[in-house]
Amino acid sequence: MLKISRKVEYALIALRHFQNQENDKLTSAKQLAKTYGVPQELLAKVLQRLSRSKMITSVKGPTGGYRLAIDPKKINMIDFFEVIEGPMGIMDCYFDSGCEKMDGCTIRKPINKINDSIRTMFNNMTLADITYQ
Amino acid sequence: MLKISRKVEYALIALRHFQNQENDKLTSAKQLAKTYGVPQELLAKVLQRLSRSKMITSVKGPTGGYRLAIDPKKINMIDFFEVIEGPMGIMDCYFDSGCEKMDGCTIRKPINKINDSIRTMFNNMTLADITYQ
DNA sequence: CTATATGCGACTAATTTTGTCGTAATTAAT
DNA sequence: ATTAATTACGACAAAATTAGTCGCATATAG
Repeated sequence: MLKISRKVEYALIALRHFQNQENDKLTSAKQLAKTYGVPQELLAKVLQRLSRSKMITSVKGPTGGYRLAIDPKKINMIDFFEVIEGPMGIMDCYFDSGCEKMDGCTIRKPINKINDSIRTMFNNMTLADITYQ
Repeated sequence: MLKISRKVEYALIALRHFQNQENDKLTSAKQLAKTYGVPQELLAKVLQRLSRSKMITSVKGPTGGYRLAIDPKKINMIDFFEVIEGPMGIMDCYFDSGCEKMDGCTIRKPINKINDSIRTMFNNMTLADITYQ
């Protein structure tokens, strides 16, 4: 519960790497995987998602690779998580039937408070807050 | 990722129920499961954990059951989560070998920042903040 | 033309979460 | 005393999610 997935970790590794490169220097998925000892295929998928969402830029062909597309200060953590994992905090309320027995659902509000708390926190946080220093 | 588990949900359901009861009124796991349409065995386990940690009181035998033991204002959300799920935010750093190649691990700090943010937030929050209203 | 990239979907494996079962101990009621 | 209902707890099974792999298409530098 409430733990970071490997995909997010791989994304953070890659992004920190790009931050420490010259702006236009490209790094391939293969290089990254080798350097940091992570599974290349999975890392590649994460990079592709980051690329599709314009957080990083991709260049195809040999000598191709990825580089940062925008300043991490402008990347919201919620957006970052959702690019990598899809919408978060979705609560499928499977008590709907039960809820009708009671007068009003007793659990939806508490759950939403927890989810909202997490969302609000990460919404006020950029990737730069996490990855710099 | 970052989502609430069913165990936590079942615990919240039970605790809200106890809050709306007279202080000394007991409710059995069976009653709770039936009322709210949740699996009895799993709910029972959650109640047992809450009981072991003295958040609720248990009475054995027929006519037995559970009731609130302490004021939800005094229950910290981190403690609550950890009673139900065990220690959270544990990051098994499986990059140890790779980290030696680089000068210093690039990923541990960011991960810890995320974990710490979550912990700090829930540390400043009581069960009452979540379940009342 | 070839080798090396990215892009993407389908598939498999591993792990975690969720749920079930069996059995013991406790105790109120008869 | 016996019975029935409860909590307590560990082992197991099923389901869901996450992690990782594979194959193939497309792009492009040399």
